Amino acid sequence: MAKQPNWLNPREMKAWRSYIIASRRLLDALDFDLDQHDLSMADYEVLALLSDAPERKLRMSELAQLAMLSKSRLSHRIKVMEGVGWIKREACPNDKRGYFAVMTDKGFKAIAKAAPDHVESVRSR
Amino acid sequence: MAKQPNWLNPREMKAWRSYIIASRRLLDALDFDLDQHDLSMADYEVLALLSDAPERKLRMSELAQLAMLSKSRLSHRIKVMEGVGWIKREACPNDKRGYFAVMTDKGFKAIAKAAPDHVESVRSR
DNA sequence: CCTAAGTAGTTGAAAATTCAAGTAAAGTGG
DNA sequence: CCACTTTACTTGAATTTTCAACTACTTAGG
Repeated sequence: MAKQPNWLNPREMKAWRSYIIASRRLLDALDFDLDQHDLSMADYEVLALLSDAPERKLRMSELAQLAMLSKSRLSHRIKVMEGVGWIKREACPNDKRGYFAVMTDKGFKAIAKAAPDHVESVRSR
Repeated sequence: MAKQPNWLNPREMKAWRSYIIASRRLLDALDFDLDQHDLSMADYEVLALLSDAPERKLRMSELAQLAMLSKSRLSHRIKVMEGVGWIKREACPNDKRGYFAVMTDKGFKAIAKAAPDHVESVRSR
């Protein structure tokens, strides 16, 4: 057995691994529940944020920040959510560079359907 | 304002969001540290597991389970790690379907270099 | 004004991940 | 032995995510 670079000691190792495992389990479980409603965590988050926002719309950048997604990722994701009809883009009148992501009724219905289960999952785990 | 589907109440919401944010921050920070050594969390995990294993080798399935990766994902990942020279495959004599993933010296060096920083990060956060 | 620098958002290609088969070898019941 | 189901792993295509530009607009300084 060659020298181990200063490794975590067994106790630390165990603690660390349990944390990792527990949190992955949690996330996986939630993901699984959402899957039944054809939603990913990220998409759920986006919709949830929008449904709480005034007018159900948010600037892309703000949404990206709140949902902890990169601008690029949000942009791509919004494109597909737009395709599904959950979201619409709307130009921002003040800042011509900017856009709002606006949740449609269909989007609201989608999250409204998923929310109870998801909330239940969050509570129980 | 339309009816909200039974949402998390503000207190729960806050708790939940803090947890999400904190854990994402943690993972991101660790990822960032590993990035400096050109490793992802998953790859690190694989190498760490192997370096602890007898002979520094593990059956693919076992490794997948331990690292919490799907077989497919591990398979793909091992292919690139093999390309980089960190790992070699070795046929299993007992079970002709099976393979071992064996860590090479180069692989060991790679993780040995990254480990101190990573361990430090884990401890501190 | 005019220019330089920063901000908002998108894009396309590359890399990673999932998903649905597919292959080959074990194991199992009759 | 012989079908039949399972297990071990790989593969290729589809989807998702990252990465590095790139466009267009805004802001700040002179």
